[in-house]
Amino acid sequence: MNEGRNHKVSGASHSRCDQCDIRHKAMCAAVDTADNDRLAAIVSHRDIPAGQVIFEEGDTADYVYNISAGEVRLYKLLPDGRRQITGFLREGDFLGLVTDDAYAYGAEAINKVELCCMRLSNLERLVADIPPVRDRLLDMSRDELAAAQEQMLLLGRKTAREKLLSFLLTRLDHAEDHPEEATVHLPMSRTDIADYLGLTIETVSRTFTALREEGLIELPDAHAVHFPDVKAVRDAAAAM
Amino acid sequence: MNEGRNHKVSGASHSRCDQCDIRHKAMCAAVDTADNDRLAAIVSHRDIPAGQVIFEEGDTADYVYNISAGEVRLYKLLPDGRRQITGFLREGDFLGLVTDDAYAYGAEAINKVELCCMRLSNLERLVADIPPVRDRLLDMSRDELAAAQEQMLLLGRKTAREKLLSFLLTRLDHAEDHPEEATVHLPMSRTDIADYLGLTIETVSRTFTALREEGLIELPDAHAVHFPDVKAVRDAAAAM
DNA sequence: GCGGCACATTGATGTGGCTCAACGTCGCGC
DNA sequence: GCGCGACGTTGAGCCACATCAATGTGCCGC
Repeated sequence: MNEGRNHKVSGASHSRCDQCDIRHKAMCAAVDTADNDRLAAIVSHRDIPAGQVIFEEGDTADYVYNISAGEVRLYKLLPDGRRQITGFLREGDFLGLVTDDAYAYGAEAINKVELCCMRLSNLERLVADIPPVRDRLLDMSRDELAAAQEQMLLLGRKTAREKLLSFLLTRLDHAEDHPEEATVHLPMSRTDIADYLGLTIETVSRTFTALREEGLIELPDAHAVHFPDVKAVRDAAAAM
Repeated sequence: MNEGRNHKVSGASHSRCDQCDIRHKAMCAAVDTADNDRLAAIVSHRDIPAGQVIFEEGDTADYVYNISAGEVRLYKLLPDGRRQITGFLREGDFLGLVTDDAYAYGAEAINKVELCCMRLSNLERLVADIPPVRDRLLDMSRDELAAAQEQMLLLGRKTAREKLLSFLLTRLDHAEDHPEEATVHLPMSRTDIADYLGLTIETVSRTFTALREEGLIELPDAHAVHFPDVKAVRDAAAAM
């Protein structure tokens, strides 16, 4: 794990934004070094233990966040408890889509998460004063929108096998340079994967087994997937 | 149909943006009246006949558009032809999500469409010079993202019946003030609806029939749905 | 008015993924 | 090291929706 340097707890201000490990990935990259102090003055930090709720859909949105470490699941619920995970976030990602002063989705920590927090009102002022931040946010939401559309295609039109392969390959792309073989780490549970792909845990499990029996993947443990031949997997997933 | 005033064909510049019917709904609302001439100088217009492709996914994105009349379907395709419609657009909506200089989806006219066109490079300059435009675009993409997440919930976790009811109610909300009863117009085909909801045309048709037999809706023709009792429909769809 | 075509509906049958249930497996507290 | 609970896998049967096929229905050109 890539250890961050900002471990101060909630309320701690004036952190060293200029030393932030994930600065270049986050919204903050758009803040000029000259404005760094200003940024540092309005951010605080929060540590969230694994499994804990960060906020729920519909909560009044006072704060927005950047993730400095760990992974987060975003989800929407139906009244009867059915859940759709709309995305997984990782370090550098922006957290806190707001419509009508409320969060548009719930968010939970998958593993131990460190957040960089900012009052929404402060962000709005920052955005107003530093135009590149707005550009950066616009770019990020453009990418997110493209990903959302891709996910709609997956949910509406792909088979279980295609869904799982697409998911694994997306994870692979996000991860490393891909040589002949590669391993991806899946911090989330089978239930999370199922709720992300619009399947049940049983189907996810069975599909993992089927892919293993085909020799496309290896499963050292429930949270790791090894690809002995990345190209073969991409070919198998060609119809995606 | 709300007749627009800008009927000039492609290439016509210096249109009267200040007289545009849908100005207040579109991105252009963020352009001050003082800058109207500047806006008018960079837009042109295009008429698209019903059914025609506006652009395809992956096309190099030179232009972006505002829809001044008509309705548009956005879609993504799998290599074998399976299609997912990711959204329907109407007058006032912004058209042309771009990633890596290419359109992120295909777009086709459902009925006769009038577009207000702008070179991407001109939009970028406009955005740079007129900050409120950026805000407006950010707001619009925030809303679109929230809608996309809602659609993921629908695609991944709702039944056919719930999908169709959600779809109809969303259409109703977009349309008018809703008194006791109401009618929504569906310009798109059953195939379009199916590809939007992740179903087949047969299932869409059967579900329409089932709702009609329950007395929740009436179907004067294939492109209109009447709700004799809006509240009853909302109650029936409560589990959404 | 009538043939032809696109689109929608309806029916019969098939099946992918869900449901229900049992059984592993791992990690943790005591 | 042992019991327990959370999580994952596997199996058997079922069902919501897909597929395949036939039959309306409305519209347009002639």
